[in-house]
Amino acid sequence: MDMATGKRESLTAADWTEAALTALARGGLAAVAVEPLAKDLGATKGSFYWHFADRNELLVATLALWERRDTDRVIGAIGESGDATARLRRLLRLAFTSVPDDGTAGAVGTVELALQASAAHPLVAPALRRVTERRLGFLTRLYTELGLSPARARDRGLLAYTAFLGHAQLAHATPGLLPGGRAFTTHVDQMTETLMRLGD
Amino acid sequence: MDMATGKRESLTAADWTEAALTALARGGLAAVAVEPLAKDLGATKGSFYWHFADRNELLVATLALWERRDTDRVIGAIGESGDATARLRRLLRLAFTSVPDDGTAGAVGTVELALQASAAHPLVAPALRRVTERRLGFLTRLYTELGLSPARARDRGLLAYTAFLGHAQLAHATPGLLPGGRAFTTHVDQMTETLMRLGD
DNA sequence: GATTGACCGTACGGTAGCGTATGGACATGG
DNA sequence: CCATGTCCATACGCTACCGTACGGTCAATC
Repeated sequence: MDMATGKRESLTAADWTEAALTALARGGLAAVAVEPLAKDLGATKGSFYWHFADRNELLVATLALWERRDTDRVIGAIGESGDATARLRRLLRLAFTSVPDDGTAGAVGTVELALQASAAHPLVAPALRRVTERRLGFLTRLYTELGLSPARARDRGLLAYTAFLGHAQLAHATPGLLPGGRAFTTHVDQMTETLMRLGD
Repeated sequence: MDMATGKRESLTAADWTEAALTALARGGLAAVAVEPLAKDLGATKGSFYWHFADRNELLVATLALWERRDTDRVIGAIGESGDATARLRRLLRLAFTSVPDDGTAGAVGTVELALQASAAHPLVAPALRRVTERRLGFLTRLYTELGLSPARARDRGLLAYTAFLGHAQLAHATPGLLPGGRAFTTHVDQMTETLMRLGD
């Protein structure tokens, strides 16, 4: 209700949750703090406690938003076109490539890395587990379609996901150790092909 | 000076640092807090601020202790016996196997995982980088001894270290998703052999 | 046996964050 | 025009932690 000025409408719970997810990705669980978020949003705690009972309720909503986003992203990014080989290769390349956060904050894996230190938190643990399980299931299914037995498919999925996690951690915690530019692409290619190879 | 009772001697800076490293592994950077540590040690802040100027000084000492321990562990665990193939296989198997922290707190990778969320911290970043670089260098050297070119050796080292990090993260954040017992050994074996294979 | 220095406890002020209480602005419908 | 519900700011108390001030203890030493 003020189109002239750049001022703001009423805040919604979704606004708070969105800001919380951003903060979570950036600074971990501790960064999901009411008062700092209020400052970010140009409001005060008074607003927050109107929309949420307490901080825990915000955490729940934030983790739920993350799960939802994550699911949409995974199923949407790959689609159904192509055979299992093509889809798997596309998935791996995309996952490895979109890991480095070059400012644009759209990087994949940021949240799980930020949550790593709080993996034992009663609200975090189940969310983390569900997301991991879902991704792992997705990978396993692809390997199954490639003709592997359930057990071996699960194992290959595990290996692929392990590589993804490690790659993300390396990229985030010690950028500069990963090769850059052309060499980065080569490295991603090699990892991808190694993970695609079904030998043995 | 009291051998009868279980009471304590004077605390040393090393005692504080030791306790801080334990807390760091368990709860991340935020857990390295003076007052809680004092409680753990059965002392008060009065003691702490005698041995240290401030919390940062403790952080520096703790990270340094971690680096030193880590170096000793890596070079000590593998030794020089056997050819490069044997040493590399031993290293990988040991790293993957000693990841799950079955209570005994001796698990590998706990600290870097706990530091993950604080990877941008001005004191943490350089320490993390040095440790990673050193481990990576060690792996790269082994691959070089196996006959790979420097560039390819570095790439293989990167892949191996990536797998280690991801494996550690998976084991720590979502235990129960990794196979257990016999299947765990199989999985470790497979990862190891995949990383050993030099083909292409 | 007085003195000194290492070591530590207690008490204090300061900050950051959580949660509560309360009142006010503002729109909307009667 | 007033009444009600929505949305929010302000002000407060509480806890956890950092860092400082200061006093006390105890062993070694002269």
